[in-house]
Amino acid sequence: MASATSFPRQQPLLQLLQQTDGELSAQELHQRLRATRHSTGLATVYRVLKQLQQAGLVRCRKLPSGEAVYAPVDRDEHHLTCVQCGLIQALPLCPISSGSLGLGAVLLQGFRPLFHTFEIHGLCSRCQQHEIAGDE
Amino acid sequence: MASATSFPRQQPLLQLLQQTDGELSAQELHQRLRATRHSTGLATVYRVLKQLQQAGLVRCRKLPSGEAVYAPVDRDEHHLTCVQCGLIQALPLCPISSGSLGLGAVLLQGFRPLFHTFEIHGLCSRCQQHEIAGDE
DNA sequence: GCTAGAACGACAACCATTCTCACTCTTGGG
DNA sequence: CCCAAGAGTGAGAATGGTTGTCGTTCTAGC
Repeated sequence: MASATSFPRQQPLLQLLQQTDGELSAQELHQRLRATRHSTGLATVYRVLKQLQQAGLVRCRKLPSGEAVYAPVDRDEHHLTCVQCGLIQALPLCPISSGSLGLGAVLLQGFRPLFHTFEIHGLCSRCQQHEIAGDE
Repeated sequence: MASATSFPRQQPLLQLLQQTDGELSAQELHQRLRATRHSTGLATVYRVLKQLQQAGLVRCRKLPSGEAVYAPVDRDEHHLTCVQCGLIQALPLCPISSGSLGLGAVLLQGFRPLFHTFEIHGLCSRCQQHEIAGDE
């Protein structure tokens, strides 16, 4: 079966994610791996990322730009995103770890949760200024 | 300034979203508008969606497939998504409306929040079965 | 060694989204 | 009423991240 050794590409990629602050896109991972002795084709990077995600080791979210960024699942970080300029700020707050959410088995309907995303979209202070200056 | 009448395309599009259960992609909105007397170019659909989003009238999230889907902001629904087959189920639970989240001004750092997304990714019951059958 | 099957990489294909640019519509003067 | 300026629009091209294809390489079992 698909034991750990069957996918020798998983380890280097996972380590790279763990060693890196913040999130990395598949393209960035591909670039960085080229610089090491674990150089890997882009298609394989995507394949391995999907495996790691389904194994519950890596989480993923889509930026407004459309690219997906990845991080280890244990990295419980969420974000504020400006819908105008795309600015991203960390949101030191998690609805799950705060514990106050009644996430019973009933609500999960048989789902086995692997990771979650929580994002607040709005206008950053700079874009609010521009809005006022522009009109309104 | 950008008063309501300056953007005559906003109303039909917004109404269409409000009349529709669930979320619509830009492409779907474009298709459906063609069938009405408010036919609109695809580029304009995207332009208007961005306007409505920045005006705080419409929210948006990215599906794993990469396409963005839109809904009225007041539609406070969240989702379970299967990372394997892409199945989406409603998650009748919201970390914001549950109120238990300490979302103070400090955390928002000047952001004016417009909408939020909360998603749980995991394996649906069907894909868990397959996983067991396949190996492991 | 030899074969079957999985994994891999280079490259093509895909497709949602964004960009371009010529055209139209509205608005305010003259 | 006509004209000019600016904003809005749409068709189609361009973009770019992601996925598919397919021949090659690697691994496991014999």
